[in-house]
Amino acid sequence: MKPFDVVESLSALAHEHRLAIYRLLVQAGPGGMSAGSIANQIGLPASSFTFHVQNLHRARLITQQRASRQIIYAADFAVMNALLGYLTENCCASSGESCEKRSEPARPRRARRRSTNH
Amino acid sequence: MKPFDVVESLSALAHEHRLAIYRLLVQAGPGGMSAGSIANQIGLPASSFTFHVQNLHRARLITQQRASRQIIYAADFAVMNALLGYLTENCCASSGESCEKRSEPARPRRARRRSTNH
DNA sequence: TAAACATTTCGATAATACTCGAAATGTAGG
DNA sequence: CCTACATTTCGAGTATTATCGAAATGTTTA
Repeated sequence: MKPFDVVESLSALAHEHRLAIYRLLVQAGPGGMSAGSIANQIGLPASSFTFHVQNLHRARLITQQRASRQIIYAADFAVMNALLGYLTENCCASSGESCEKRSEPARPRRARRRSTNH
Repeated sequence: MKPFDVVESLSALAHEHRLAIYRLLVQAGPGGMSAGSIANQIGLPASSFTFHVQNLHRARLITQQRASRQIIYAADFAVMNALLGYLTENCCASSGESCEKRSEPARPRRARRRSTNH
């Protein structure tokens, strides 16, 4: 299985539409969402949507699964965790001052109002 | 002052050379490094180096400061923290299961042996 | 103020990413 | 098996990003 690649993960998230897709899937939770409803919600033509969603899938940030006629995508937190781990290491490695006051990785929490910065 | 932009930060880090530059500067600590020695260490022609380092600077991940003839770049942890905060929020927002077992943001720690995945 | 040095800007080229309509594929129900 | 539906693949055009030598800018020292 292809190993975790930092640059690929960052790249996948470094796009307006793909970040929007990923955020949507995080909100949606383990049940995921069908391709159509994501594309619809983001407001993206089907083919453009596929282009982006496959990018996320290649980076393994999301999983893909067929359910009869539709294809269900869901966030896979493993790579996001690896990414956060990597960045935390590389952010704090030398000084240690700027990163340790970060709040701990958050308790379960369902309803989040839309945050401004997306 | 330009507000923190997730996509721009991710984009800046989503490149082999730029990630290498950033990692180097994190290692270097608050003192930073001169343009020349970074470019040299990464093995990049001067003009290519400038192209990438300015990308990181535009995203405000690093600071720039002239010291006589040379220009010193240093990692600025503020944006990295904002980025980690944003990703943590967006990773854990719904399920909360996959992210809370992450180790806490790390104690100060000087010498890190080179990690494989860069 | 000329020469050496450190870095950036310019310009031209190559490569990669994005967009999206149209056609193709796969699935379910009548 | 024919039709409708959900999604992907194809193809072609546009836009953005990356690369790097050569020229320009700014800085120090003699």
